[in-house]
Amino acid sequence: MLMHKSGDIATTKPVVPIPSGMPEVDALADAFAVMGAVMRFEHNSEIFGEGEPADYFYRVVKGAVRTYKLLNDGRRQISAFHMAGDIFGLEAGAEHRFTADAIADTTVLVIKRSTLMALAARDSDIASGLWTQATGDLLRAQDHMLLLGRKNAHERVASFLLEMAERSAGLQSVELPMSRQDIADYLGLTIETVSRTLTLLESEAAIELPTSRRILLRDPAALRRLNA
Amino acid sequence: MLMHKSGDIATTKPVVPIPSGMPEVDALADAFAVMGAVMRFEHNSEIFGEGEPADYFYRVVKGAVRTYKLLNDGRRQISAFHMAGDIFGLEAGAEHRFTADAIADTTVLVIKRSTLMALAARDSDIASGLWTQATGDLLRAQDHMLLLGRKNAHERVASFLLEMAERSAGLQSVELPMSRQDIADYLGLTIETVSRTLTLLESEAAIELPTSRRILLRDPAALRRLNA
DNA sequence: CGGGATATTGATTGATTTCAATGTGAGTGG
DNA sequence: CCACTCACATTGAAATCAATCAATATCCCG
Repeated sequence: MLMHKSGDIATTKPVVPIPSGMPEVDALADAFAVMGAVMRFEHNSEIFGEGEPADYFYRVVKGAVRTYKLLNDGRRQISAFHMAGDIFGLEAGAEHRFTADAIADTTVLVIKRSTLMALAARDSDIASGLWTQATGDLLRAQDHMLLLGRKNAHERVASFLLEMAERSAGLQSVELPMSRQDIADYLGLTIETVSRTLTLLESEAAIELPTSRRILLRDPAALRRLNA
Repeated sequence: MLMHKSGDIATTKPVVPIPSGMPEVDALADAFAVMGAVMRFEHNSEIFGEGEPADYFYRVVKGAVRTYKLLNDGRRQISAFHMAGDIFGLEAGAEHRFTADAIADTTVLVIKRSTLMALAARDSDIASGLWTQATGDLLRAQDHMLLLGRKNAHERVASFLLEMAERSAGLQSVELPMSRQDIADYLGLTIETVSRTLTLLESEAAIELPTSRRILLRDPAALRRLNA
């Protein structure tokens, strides 16, 4: 069932060195490194779709992934962006509850759900890694609910920029892997509002926009103040 | 309970056939029943606060609980309502990431986090129960993000009513345990908008409001259509 | 019956969306 | 190298949905 649109490539599993040196031992990451198959997805291609069997778990090696849900009329809510090192695709049920696709050309490690679950039953480090992952996802989802339910556009964009800055480890300059439409669908706004708000933040000297994908945080404290 | 479709995933142990139509064995619920301490909280009292040590897990026996986050200026986002049978307070980290309080006079079972984690390390049914709980919470959080990010007031209220109806098992009549303010803070709206929208739904003959806490779903299909 | 909290309804404002151009930048082919 | 294109982003003007401000109305409980 590894029939994906554009992926489905190198499936003999060479052990790929894990990028992003994690400080602590991560049994889950190890499992991916040892047992995972490498797959590549090109920009905008679907990794899995809502409703498909959730037979695999994924770990981003390179690139970026968005996971989202759609309403029947096409409105989209991106629930998370997944960058290098992130795990996604975990499900309780048999089916994926959201769609995942590659924002940029992306490499992922894939591991069979059944394999990982079997491992978890024997290895409590794996089980606890899964637990940490799931509750961490939940934590982020709860923060995001607060943003979507209660923050205004200004605050949403500020929160987003700070989140991206933290995740790229460099607090000075951020290279965004996603389009304005993706940002809008993550923040529950329109592209126009995102664009206007970025311009506003620039006029407030909080940020600078050398290009549309690169953002310099000139005054992170100002952004943090907006973070409420 | 890792519910899979027919010939799905091979789990480590043989799957015990479950009597049809009967509730399945819930190791987590059992653990609470056997090892949990009973605690009572009266209407509007706090069960735990954001930032406090997360040393206990909870299961609602009677009553209802809201879990939420606050912004510094008091804006509140309720992330979930927990009714009889529901488990809440699970955390990956050492501290609670949200506040929980009793919506009505409420009885809960409390179990020490360390106790449950130790149990989980030995009993894979417990571990899998925790897993199911966490991913189930995540699933609901994702659906709620879609609601908060992309649905209009009409759709939010309709979704809410359907959710409550499902959870009270009776699709005809729903007794709401929470106030309009709670509903508003769950749906990311104001009390006025919730109130107006309910009135509107009544005028559309989709629902009836005998009292402010009791709602009759006259035309669930109409609500489902709004659910997008 | 009175009083306080909760809910509904009304009038108005305002933030964000929608509709509509215009601008920009990367890639292509002449 | 430049003109062209196409996708993406920004900016402007108008419309709209929900919030806010402001009265009532209703319920619950003494």
